[in-house]
Amino acid sequence: MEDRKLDVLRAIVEDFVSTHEPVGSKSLAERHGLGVSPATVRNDMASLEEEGYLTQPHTSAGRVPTDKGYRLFVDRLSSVKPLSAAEKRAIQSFLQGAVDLDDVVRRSVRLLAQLTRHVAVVQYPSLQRSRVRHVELVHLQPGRLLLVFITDTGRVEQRVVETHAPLSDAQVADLRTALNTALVTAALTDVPALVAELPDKVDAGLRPVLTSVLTVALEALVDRPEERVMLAGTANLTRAAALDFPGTLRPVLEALEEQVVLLKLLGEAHDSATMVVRIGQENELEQLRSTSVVTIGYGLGDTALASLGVVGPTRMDYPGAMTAVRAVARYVGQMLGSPTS
Amino acid sequence: MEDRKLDVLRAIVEDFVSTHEPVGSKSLAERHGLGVSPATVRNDMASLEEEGYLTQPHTSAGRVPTDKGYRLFVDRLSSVKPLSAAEKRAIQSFLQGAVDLDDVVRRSVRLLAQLTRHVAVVQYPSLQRSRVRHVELVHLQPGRLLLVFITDTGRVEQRVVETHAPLSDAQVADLRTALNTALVTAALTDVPALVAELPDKVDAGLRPVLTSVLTVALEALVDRPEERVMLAGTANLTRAAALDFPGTLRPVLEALEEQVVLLKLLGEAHDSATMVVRIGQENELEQLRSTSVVTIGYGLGDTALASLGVVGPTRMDYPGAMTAVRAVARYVGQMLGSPTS
DNA sequence: GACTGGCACTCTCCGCCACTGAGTGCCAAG
DNA sequence: CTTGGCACTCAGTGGCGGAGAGTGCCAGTC
Repeated sequence: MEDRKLDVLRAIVEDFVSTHEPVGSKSLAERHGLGVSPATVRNDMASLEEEGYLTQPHTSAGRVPTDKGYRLFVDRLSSVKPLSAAEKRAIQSFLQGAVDLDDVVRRSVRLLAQLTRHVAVVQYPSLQRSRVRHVELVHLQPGRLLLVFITDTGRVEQRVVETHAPLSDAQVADLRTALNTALVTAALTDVPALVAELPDKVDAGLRPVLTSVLTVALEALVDRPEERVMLAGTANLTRAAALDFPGTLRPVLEALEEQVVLLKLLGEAHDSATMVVRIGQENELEQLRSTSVVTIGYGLGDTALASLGVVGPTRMDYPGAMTAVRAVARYVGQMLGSPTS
Repeated sequence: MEDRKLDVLRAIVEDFVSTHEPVGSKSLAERHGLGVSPATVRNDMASLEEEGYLTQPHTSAGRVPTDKGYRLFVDRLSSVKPLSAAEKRAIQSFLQGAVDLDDVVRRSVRLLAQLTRHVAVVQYPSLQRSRVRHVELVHLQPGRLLLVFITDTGRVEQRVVETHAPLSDAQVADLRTALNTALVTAALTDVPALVAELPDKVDAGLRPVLTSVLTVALEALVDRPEERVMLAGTANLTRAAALDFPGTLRPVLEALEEQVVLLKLLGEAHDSATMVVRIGQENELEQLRSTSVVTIGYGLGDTALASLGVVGPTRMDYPGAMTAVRAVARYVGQMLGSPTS
């Protein structure tokens, strides 16, 4: 495709993103130093429209990029927008004071929402790749134990376990020792295998209890590990809601309230190097077809523990959003690496 | 005030709540068996308007209740709306499967949002009234400990502590023992006092470390204990947003994203018997002046551990919302009492 | 004295119309 | 291939008039 046509597309995307109004040939030729007349621009526009990169809301209006237009823009036309020094400082100081994992996630999601002025989504780091640091068993009441897993990413998982038969404190202590001996430093992915061998190694009297404990433990750690997602900045959706979201933003809000939906959004296997941008119709979820989603993995080094990203109108500042998402992912990854969390 | 005038007010509130349209004298006289003519109703309406219970959006429209009108309705005119058996079952089964405290809160808030079709807000149970069940100290790295508090309400608080000097495992064990001996079964409100005495009781070598640990512990448990609030059902705000919220629902969404605001909303000392209803202008927060807030405390017996409630348009079904809020509070209280959580 | 029917009045809402202006498509000339 | 010119299209705006809902008031009735 000729260079000038691409320039025109880029100019239209940029103008439309900043003004929220269909952009016409005249103002376009003026504002961007294209060096050609409006008529020429019109020809290019007509051609771009024919190829599906632009549409007109109505015959006598300017042009608006289509999803396909944004896609081309993102893939070939947008230049990376570096963060300002001030932004970098802001990110760092914002994340610095986090006291625990929860706090890291909470701060990240708010930060990302503020930076991009969109809805931010941050998934809790997966337990899958982390290791068991310590297992604690607390005797709550006769017949009821609290099982607490502490992992090296600073995450703590807890579950109540019913043991049917009451246990003595000594038995609980034995159990605790057995669990710790077997599981500490093990990768969580190996836990099921290790657990299978455990019953043979303990006192016969403890075996039924152990089984209950292990069932719960497995469920807590393996079956539903990364189910949690934190959200912030929904108020940003209302920024230009009438323009960006056809009917209401109702379906979007509803979708964002569903953890399952959010997980699906973030769920595709990311590594922390590649960013995924889903534009409008490219989204699998019907209700999010009027939004664009920018996600990336984050974690330790280049193995991703989880994902984070933003959800906004298709008319979004893609370079800006992408830069912010990438930067936050990098910083969060660092925080997890040197675990203040 | 004469009975009939009150009947008229009640009828107007009920009609307006269900239709969302200003209600006129004719339809009112017809639909509710008031036994008087529209003209009479008009007289009563005019009188109610003069007293500030009603307004007209414009001269030739029906009447709409004012905040003061809703207030009178809530105080004197609304009858308690009992839950259906199906609703009770729904509540119970919805809350039953909760696996930990987090899950209890998450389920409650979603349940409340579904029942009322408003925004639901649930505060995490305060640590103030609970007791220390166990203190765990995990050696993360040399010079870095993870301090985990487990309370009898099932809540787990964790903090990383920098100890400056590295410790041996034995020292950590000593510290753990000392902490547990001193603090287990103590009410959290007593922890500061107990903690003050602690340094005298341990090995001189451990004192500086102990001090760091204790500082962090106090901060975690006392200074910012009930800071967490969970939210659900924001999509419900869009239900009739244009009608209920003058400009946009932007300010409302923004307010609801601020934990601080939510805490203030819930923060007034509730016990689990009295419900607080704030209608429109009665709210202290500017941004929530177009909403009504229904809150109640919940907890063990009649001492409240925290609050929960809903936020909706002033035009809300108050009896319904109040019933739902009260019911959920009761059930959640029960769940905390028999701590599956 | 309280209620009621009747009536004039007030406004919003809706559809209609003409006008304006931004923007387009096309064509013929450079 | 680019450009200026020109006719055309169509959303948006404001004015206007009729319809309808609802009110306030008044005089009459029980």
